[in-house]
Amino acid sequence: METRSLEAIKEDFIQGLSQISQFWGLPKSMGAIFAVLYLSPTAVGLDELVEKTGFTKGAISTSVRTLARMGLVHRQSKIGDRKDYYVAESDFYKVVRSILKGRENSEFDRALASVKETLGELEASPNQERNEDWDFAKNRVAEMQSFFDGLDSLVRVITALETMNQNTVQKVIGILKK
Amino acid sequence: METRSLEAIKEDFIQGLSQISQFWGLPKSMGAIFAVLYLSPTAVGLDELVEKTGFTKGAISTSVRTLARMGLVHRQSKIGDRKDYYVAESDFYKVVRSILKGRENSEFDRALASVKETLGELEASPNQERNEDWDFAKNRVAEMQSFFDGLDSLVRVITALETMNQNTVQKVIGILKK
DNA sequence: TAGTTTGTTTAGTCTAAACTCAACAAACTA
DNA sequence: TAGTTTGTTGAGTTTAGACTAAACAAACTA
Repeated sequence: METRSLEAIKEDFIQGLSQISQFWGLPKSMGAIFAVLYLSPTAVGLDELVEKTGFTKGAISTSVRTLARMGLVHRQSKIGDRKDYYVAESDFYKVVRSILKGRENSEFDRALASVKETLGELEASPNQERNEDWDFAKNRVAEMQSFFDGLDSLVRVITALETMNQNTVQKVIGILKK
Repeated sequence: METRSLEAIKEDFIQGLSQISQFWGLPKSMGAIFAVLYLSPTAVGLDELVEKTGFTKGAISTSVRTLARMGLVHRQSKIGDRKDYYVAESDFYKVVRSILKGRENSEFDRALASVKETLGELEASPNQERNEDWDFAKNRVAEMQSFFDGLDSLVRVITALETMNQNTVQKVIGILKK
C-alpha cells in the first residue's frame, strides 16, 4: 500500500463518514463535521469547520446544532472568546442512548400512535361489522402493536442504562448464543 | 369515538404505515403496499395493489420486489395463473433478522470498509509522520473500528438465531436491567 | 399469426430538503 | 458612535430519488 500524508488520510476519512451519513438519510455535512471533530485533538471553531469541510457557514451552523441536539458533538466556550468551539462525543454507546432518547415527541411516536389508534377504532366497531375480514385485520394489527410495545420497552431499558459499553454488548451476545 | 367502516379504517392504517415508511427513509409506496398485504387474509395481485394504494404499476412493481428482497413480503404463484400474488410476512422478528442479514454487500459494509481502510493507511504511515496528531487520529479511528466490530458481531449473532420472539426480547431486557 | 394479459424498464416529471449566498442580529472593540 | 467579529436566518438554487406514463418484453390464447 502506498503511504499517504496524514492530511490526505484525514480527508478520505471525512469523505467516508459523509457517505455513511448520507446512507443513513442524514445530511452529508453532518458526517463531514463529525469526522473533522472526531480526528481533532483540540476543539474546533465554526470557521475552521468551514475550511476543513468545504461547506458554507450556514450549512455548518445548522448541521452542527443538529449534531449537538443528537448528542454527537458538544459545544464549548472559551473565556474571553466569543467563538463557539465544538468537540466530538467519542463514547459511541453514549451516542446510541442519546439518539434513542431523542425519539420522544418525534415523528416516530406519532407514527406508532397511529397504529394504536387503528386498533382502537377496530375495537370500537359495531357488531354487525365484525365479519371474518374484520377479525383478521384486528388480530394482525394487535400483533403489530405488541411487537412495537416490545421494541419500545427494550429502547426504554437501554436509555435508562447508566453505563453501556463493549462489555454490555458481550453479555447480550452471550445470552443470545445459547 | 365515532365508529367507521372497516374500509375507512384500513385506509387510515395504510396512510399510517406510509408515514412510518417515509420516516425511516423508505419510499411511501412500500409502507402502503405492506399495509394492504398485512391486512389481507388472502394473497393480493399487482393490479389489486395498484387499486388499493393508488400508485402506478411501475412503482408497485419495483417497490414490491424491494420488499420481497427485504423479506417483508413473499411472492406466490397460483397454478394455471400467470399473475404474481403477494403476502405479507407477519413474523416481525423474522423480518428483523432478514433485514440485518440483507446488509451484506450493501452500502453499509462499503462504508465500514472505508473506516477499516483509514486505519490501515494510518498504520502504514512512515515513522517521520508519527507526531501527536497522528497518534490521536490513530487511536480515535481504532476506537471507532472496535465499536463497529462489536455491533457487527451482535448483528451476526442475531441473524444466526433460529428463533427470535417476544421471549427473546424479554430475556435481553432482563439482562440489561440489573 | 395477431391479440391479450401480465410484469418490467426507461425517460421524464415533480417534490423535498440540503446547500449556497447574502442579509441580518448580537455582542463585542476602538 | 462606527466598525468587527461571530453565528443565525431566509430566499433562491440545486440535487437526489420517488413517482408517472408509456414503451417494452414475455408468456400465454384464439
